[in-house]
Amino acid sequence: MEGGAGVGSVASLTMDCEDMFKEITKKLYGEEATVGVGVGVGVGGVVGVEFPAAERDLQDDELRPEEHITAWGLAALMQNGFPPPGILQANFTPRTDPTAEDRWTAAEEPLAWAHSRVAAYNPAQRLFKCTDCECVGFLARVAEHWLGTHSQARAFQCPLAGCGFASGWARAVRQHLARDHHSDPAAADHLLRDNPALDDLTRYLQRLKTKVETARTERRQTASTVVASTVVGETAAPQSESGGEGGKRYACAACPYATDRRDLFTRHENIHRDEKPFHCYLCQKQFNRADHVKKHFLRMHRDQPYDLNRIRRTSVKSAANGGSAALYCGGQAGAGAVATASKAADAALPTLPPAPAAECRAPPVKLERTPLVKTDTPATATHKPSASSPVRRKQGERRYACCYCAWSGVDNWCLKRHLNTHLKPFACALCEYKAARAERLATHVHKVHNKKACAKCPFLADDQQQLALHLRDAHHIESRNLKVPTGVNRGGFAGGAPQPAPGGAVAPGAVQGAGAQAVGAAGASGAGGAGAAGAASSAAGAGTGGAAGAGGVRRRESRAAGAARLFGYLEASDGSGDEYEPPPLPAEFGAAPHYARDKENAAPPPLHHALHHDHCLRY
DNA sequence: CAGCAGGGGGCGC
DNA sequence: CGCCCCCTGCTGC
Repeated sequence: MEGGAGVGSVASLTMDCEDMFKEITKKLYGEEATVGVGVGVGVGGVVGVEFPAAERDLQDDELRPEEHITAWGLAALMQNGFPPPGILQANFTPRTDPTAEDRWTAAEEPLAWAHSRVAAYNPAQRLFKCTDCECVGFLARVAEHWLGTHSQARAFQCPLAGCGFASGWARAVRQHLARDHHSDPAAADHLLRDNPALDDLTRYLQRLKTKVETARTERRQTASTVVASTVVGETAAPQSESGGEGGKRYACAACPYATDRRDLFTRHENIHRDEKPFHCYLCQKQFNRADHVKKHFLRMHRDQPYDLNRIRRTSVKSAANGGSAALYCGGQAGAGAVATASKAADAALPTLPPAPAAECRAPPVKLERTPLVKTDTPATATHKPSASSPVRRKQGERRYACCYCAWSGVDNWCLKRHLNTHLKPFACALCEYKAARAERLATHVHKVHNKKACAKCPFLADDQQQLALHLRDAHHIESRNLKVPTGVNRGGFAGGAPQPAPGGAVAPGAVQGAGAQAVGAAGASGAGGAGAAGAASSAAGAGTGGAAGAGGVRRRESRAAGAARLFGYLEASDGSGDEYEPPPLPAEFGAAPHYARDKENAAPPPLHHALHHDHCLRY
């Protein structure tokens, strides 16, 4: 297929990719970071690295997909400038913990085949620092960085037989696959990901991390009688109680994510994998979560029956694209043996769980699931068409309709966002400006008033640095974990002075996220009274009142309240009747304190008590 | 401004 | 595990 010309072009493109990534590395990590790149590049791209056999067989690590700049990103970087070297992550500010040992510790023994200690670990910052160029980042990133930049190994090889292409960067091989073989890079992701060198490197760093964290924990335990024995899932990256994010049981080794729930952790890990086990069986778009397939399906193919049993990717690939599927599954099977062999090591090693074998799972034969008719929103549920009808969507049927205008959207979130265009809940605290979207208000505040507002409190900073300092000091939020505040103002507050909420008209949209919980904690059960949404929202509101103390319950109830309100709202706005009186128009909100959030979608969080105007809460 | 996708979390089975 | 909701970012108009 490829022929000699294809192979011949491989050599030239090999260097193209190498040069490209060297240039990227140079720009991103500094000149010194390129030392070693290309050195030892074997003729024909042979990887001349040997790994300990015992570790070579361990395939249990999963790595964060390469997040280094792509070739196309390089062009953008060339045009737009490069971040300062030494930082692997954009907008990255190392987290510091004055109460912890903020120092870098390297392994006692170098990684045998690399003849290097690769990186040092800082338990206070939970970051690794490359020993060769002092770049800082998370484990997976530093591992990939070191392997691609400082290692003499070209660890990633083209999986296609007869092709000698190899690179220190997995992405280069992917690019090579696409360019030279016109192959789907994703089909070989597992081969690139299950890389012995990278696995070994990752485990080496993971061991260092575990060792340092353990020592640190022990020191703390010695100093304190508080025992921080953490039960860590056998496949989760172990995090000491002190080292985890907020003491979560499961902490991702590739990013700051941490959770107490194993299922969430497992699901989270999938985002660090390249494969997407699910797909839409109509348009073949791939997803890493089944519920995302469903959401996509209900948005894009509402007139078709949704069948959960058909979203497994292989089920279609094997039938419609035998070659690709063969490569995909074949490789998976090959790796599967190794993965199986490494099962025993999973419990002992602080590693991520093996990739799910869903890709090769045989598709279910029977399609027992009734075609989803729930695609209709509550608004349309009353005239739900027959499930047997292939096209259930009536002409002119509205799903999420606005009561102020003829607009209708595909989901309730679109409706909520659209309603902001009527309500303009984001008001400037310093002038009369109001906006439907937070980022517009942020722009306004920044450009007109030259201020940046804290997303957590009424504080208005003069600049980003002051804001960052405020966030760190007042909210203990390091900028690393902080999405760059859009500078939205805490409407109703100026210069940090809270304004009382004008009677009745309270901050619009104050039920989401932590805000909702705060409301519940404050015992603000008055979230009901949603006009015509009446009964439903009253019930929800009543529930809120008894939710004190349980954040999850509060959130659920506030959400239920919102759903109830939404239900009533939509039902009335479906065009089927006029029984629902739309909430008052924004004039009422003019004098209300407004709370802006980071994005236009988000309803402002509550800063105060009562939430009487129910439609304001959400819409 | 709206559509869409990706990710986190709650909850029920 | 599936479903749902919430939230956010990206993108096109």
